[in-house]
Amino acid sequence: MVGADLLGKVLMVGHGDGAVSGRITETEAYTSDDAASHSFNGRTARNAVMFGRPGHLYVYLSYGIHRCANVVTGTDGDGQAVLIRSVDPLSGLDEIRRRRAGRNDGELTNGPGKLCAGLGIDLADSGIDLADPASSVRIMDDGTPAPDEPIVGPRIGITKSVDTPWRFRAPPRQL
DNA sequence: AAAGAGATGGTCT
DNA sequence: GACCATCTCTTTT
Repeated sequence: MVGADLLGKVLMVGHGDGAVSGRITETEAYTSDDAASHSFNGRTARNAVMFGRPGHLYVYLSYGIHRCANVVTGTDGDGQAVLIRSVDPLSGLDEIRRRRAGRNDGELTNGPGKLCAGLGIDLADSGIDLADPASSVRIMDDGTPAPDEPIVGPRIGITKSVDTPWRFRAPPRQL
């Protein structure tokens, strides 16, 4: 599985009236033989869920401030994950705006730290099963297909394996 | 419009 | 004690 498969899927947080969601528009893949990956140096307490079962959520603290959300993709014991880099708000817009007070609508969830803040994904959510309808965070397929030709490019914000083009973005959405 | 720097804390050496 | 899979604000063209 590669990151491009997640494009177009719906990331949903919470249940009922308080639920918020967004459509995934940009991802990055990380594997265990990739020097830029958290899993590169083997399993540790922090990255343990990356080595767990696929379809689970891996959340880590970035730069001491932000949270970043990943979908574990490798088989059990393999240490692969896909970082969700950007999302288009889909439902619960009022709540998202409230959490991201002072920002333009276009800047609500267009970054890995921003989308976690806007949707309310926290470190405590790490390890949950994204496919379980009872989970507080889950990924759903509403029938929207992944783009035929995702934009592929280099990953962002890393210092190692910079040349590996494992960033995937949905083409600009037409209105 | 673009470029630079500070914030801030867990994790690993 | 250094290193970050980032964001925002401030300063400079």
